[in-house]
Amino acid sequence: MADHTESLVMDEFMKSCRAHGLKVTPQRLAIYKMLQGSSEHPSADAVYRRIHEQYPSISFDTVNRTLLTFVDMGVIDTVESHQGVRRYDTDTSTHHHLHCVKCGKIVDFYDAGLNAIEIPASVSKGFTILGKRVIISGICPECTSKMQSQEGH
Amino acid sequence: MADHTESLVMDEFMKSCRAHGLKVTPQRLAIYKMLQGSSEHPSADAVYRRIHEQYPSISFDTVNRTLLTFVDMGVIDTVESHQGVRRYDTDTSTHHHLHCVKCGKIVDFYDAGLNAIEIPASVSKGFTILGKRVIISGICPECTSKMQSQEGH
DNA sequence: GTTACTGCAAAGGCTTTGCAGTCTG
DNA sequence: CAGACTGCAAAGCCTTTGCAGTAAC
Repeated sequence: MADHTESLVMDEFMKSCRAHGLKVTPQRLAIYKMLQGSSEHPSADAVYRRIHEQYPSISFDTVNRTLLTFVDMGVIDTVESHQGVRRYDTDTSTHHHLHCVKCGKIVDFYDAGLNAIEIPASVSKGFTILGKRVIISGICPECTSKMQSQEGH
Repeated sequence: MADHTESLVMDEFMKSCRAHGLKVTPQRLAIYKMLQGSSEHPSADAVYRRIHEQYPSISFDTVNRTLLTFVDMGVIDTVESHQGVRRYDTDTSTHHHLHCVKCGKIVDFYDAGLNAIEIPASVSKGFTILGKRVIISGICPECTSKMQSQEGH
């Protein structure tokens, strides 16, 4: 059944490519497949390194350009951040982020209440809203405990 | 009175420098003063170009490093974005952002209700929360009307 | 057979690092 | 005066662009 579900997902992806006038290539299939189920928010380089293990002939450029293409297609998003390399979000549904200011880790979280946030009409006037997200910045548990263990400075 | 208020602000800034063990230099004063009242979210280059007009001997590097120093001091923040050059936010109080995905413009907005957002304890567990922000992405009025005027494609 | 995609290479843009001279406290 | 800051230059990353060969349709 896992295989069945997986092939359905890939079928959908191939349809989406054709709908956008894009060709279905082995590289695109491999990258898309790899992104399924990756919940960390990888950079182009991270995707490249992982996919390169099982597909050594693929180039970084193809991975990089494919990710940008996927963003255009709407199958992934770019993550907002306080700078650094571009990172991608494989979950295009509405959700929220915790940003660790120490290690840069980004954790997804889901909350129906936050999804329902209302923007005051006065601020959204004339602005076409496409998405809403709550960003919590702070220090993740790992970094917090690291800091406590070096507390005496 | 404007002068009085202004010098108070500068006094506070100089105190803050000393509190952080930093020296008060003409460059830092000039940059800080320029940032007061700039509500667009400028890049290092934008700050440099503006300040260079009235302070031609200042270098880009100094501006760039000073802005990073100010972030460490906590007098400004970096803006979260979906890539591009680093931009700064001169307002360190809690507020929210509208991001135009077309032109990259970022508009501040204030809403007490949104400031009071509650994060589910299950997600914030172990995470030290430093700040919360709602990011609305969409298309600003200017870009919306541009798109409508070229509607016929 | 066309048209688009891949891989390689180079260029570009922003940020970071190193250092000598200069200035603040 | 000592330590820090500035300005200049170079190095580093990541991202973008250009092109010839190759693959999808």
